[in-house]
Amino acid sequence: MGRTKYLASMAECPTHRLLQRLGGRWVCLVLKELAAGPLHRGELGRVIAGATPKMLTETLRTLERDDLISRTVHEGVPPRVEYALTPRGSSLMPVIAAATEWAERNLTR
Amino acid sequence: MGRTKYLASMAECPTHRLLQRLGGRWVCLVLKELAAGPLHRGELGRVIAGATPKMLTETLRTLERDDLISRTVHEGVPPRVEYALTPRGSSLMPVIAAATEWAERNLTR
DNA sequence: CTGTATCCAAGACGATACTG
DNA sequence: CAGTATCGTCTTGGATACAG
Repeated sequence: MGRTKYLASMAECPTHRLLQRLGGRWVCLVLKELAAGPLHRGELGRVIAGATPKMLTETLRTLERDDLISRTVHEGVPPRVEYALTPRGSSLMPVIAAATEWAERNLTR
Repeated sequence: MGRTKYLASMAECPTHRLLQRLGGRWVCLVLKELAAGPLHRGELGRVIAGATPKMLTETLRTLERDDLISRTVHEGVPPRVEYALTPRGSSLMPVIAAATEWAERNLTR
């Protein structure tokens, strides 16, 4: 892997864009939960206690825009919305798993 | 991989701490440069154009604290400081490489 | 050359209340 | 149940000037 010769701006560094996204406060928690199976929003809110409605929505919307999760509305009373990993989202999980393994071995604190 | 049963706070999620760190504006750029071999600060500053002295120092100090890079002072005039990946830093590179590969394949924009 | 010190702007994140 | 709307705070990152 040769040395970069000139400015590698943020726009030219997909890696940074990805890591920046994944570094979001609730992102990896949401992805890990959905990796275990689809969940309704309420369930997500309970499992990921601490995330305010606003942050949860924000996180979910971003992940949806990035095509990492899908959002399915089930009409009725009460309304229900189901979130699930997309194929693309699933393909990202091994990367996160690698990060997790390294982190648990090397990040004492 | 079973579903988490209760609050997974930030403190309990090493993965998030790692991703948060790596998501820093200049972190992955610095690591990638050093992965190609040790560099003096001035060289780093040139290669990673755009990073102000303050940000460069901040990034390097953080990486040093995390034992991902080493800092070696060579006395003399002018003074020279060499930065290099530590073994721990090297061990992280495959994880970053995996992220890079995924990002380049899936992150169109 | 290798940093430090200020100051400042923008964004991330959170608390709280409210709507269909 | 599934969000939206406000508002405030804290953190990140950048511009600039200066020091050993």
